[in-house]
Amino acid sequence: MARWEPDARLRLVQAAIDVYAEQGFESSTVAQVAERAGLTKATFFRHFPDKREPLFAGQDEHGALFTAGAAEAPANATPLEVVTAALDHATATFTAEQRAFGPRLRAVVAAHDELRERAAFKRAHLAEVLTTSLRERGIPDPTAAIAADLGVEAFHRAFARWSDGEGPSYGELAREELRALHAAATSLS
Amino acid sequence: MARWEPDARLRLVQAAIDVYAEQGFESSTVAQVAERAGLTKATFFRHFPDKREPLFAGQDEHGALFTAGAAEAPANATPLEVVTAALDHATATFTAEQRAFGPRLRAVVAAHDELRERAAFKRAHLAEVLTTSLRERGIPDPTAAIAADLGVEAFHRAFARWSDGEGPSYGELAREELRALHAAATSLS
DNA sequence: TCTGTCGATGAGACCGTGTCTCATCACCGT
DNA sequence: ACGGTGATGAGACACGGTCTCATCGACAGA
Repeated sequence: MARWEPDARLRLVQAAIDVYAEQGFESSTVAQVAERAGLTKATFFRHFPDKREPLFAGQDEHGALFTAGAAEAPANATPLEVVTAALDHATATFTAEQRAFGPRLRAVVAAHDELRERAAFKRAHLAEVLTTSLRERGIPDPTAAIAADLGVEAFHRAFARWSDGEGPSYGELAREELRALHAAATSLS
Repeated sequence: MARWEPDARLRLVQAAIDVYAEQGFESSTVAQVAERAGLTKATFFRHFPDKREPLFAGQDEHGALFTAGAAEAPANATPLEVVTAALDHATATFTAEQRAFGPRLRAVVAAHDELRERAAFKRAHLAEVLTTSLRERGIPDPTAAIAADLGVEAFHRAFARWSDGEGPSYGELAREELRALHAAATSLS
């Protein structure tokens, strides 16, 4: 039993998406978001470090999921197989709720540079984490970085397709995107 | 003859690097940077849109250089050859002054998440621009994106080596990095 | 030399972000 | 009933960033 209305954090996320979508990110204030969630500005900042972060809530876990998935790959796996394992593990955790929020979220983020900047940072962080996983398996430097880049690119392309309603599971789409990206990378010259 | 001390913008850039390096980015105020440049806060914001931007001044031109360089490649060039042309064109414009500022700049940026976020955004923008150049030459979607990613990655790796004092020209280093990245990309499975 | 224009700067008010401290409130175990 | 605990509210605060208005210094033209 909660002492106050439960799920304050989730309410803030939904309020942020709604308010930013309705008024635009820059024209919205944190106080407005908090009020829509039935809270105050101070409480907003207890749950999120800044005005943008509610739109990226949960995204920090993806790094840990990638790492865990990569660790499950057999010791003699190729870089691409390790990345596939990481994608499989991460995509398996996505829920129908996340799928439903996807398009609105991507629309809001795409409309404001400040939010695209945060998205680019999250993406770079994910690539860094995956690169580290690959390096720790003995995969040398430029190879690890490229393999990680392909993996993250596939992750995002697959999420876009999946949340836009394409049939296959997120995991299947990610594997498919990764294969396509790898094929493209081998035909550049 | 200037009516005031000339090169206000350049003085602000140097002041920003100095102050952020000495006190840390978050502990510094825009007023301090402006004062060190002999100016005021209001003038700072006439030259730069926000506190971070002076550290990335000039970086916006790289996109245009990439585009111009890509346009110089012959019509039947492979994706990798187009990227090489873009790198050649962009790297040729770098000066000894930029080389000298490189390490200090990278150290300051690497030390603060807010600045790394901006760097990630600039990088993503560069990749987007290069991807567009490749697409307009008829290179299909996933291939263009991958080729652009390799090019931007090579661009940054080469800059790090070049500004750290490695012998070859920036252009040579970039070509070398691009070759290495392409080789790595073809040996992932 | 005087005068008016023009662009860069300074001064300062203003709102919102993000931080901090303190008070309040509801539940929980004793 | 009582104190402990943790989430919240209230409000002050520094700084980022925007805006308006005044100032200044060079230049052109009379």
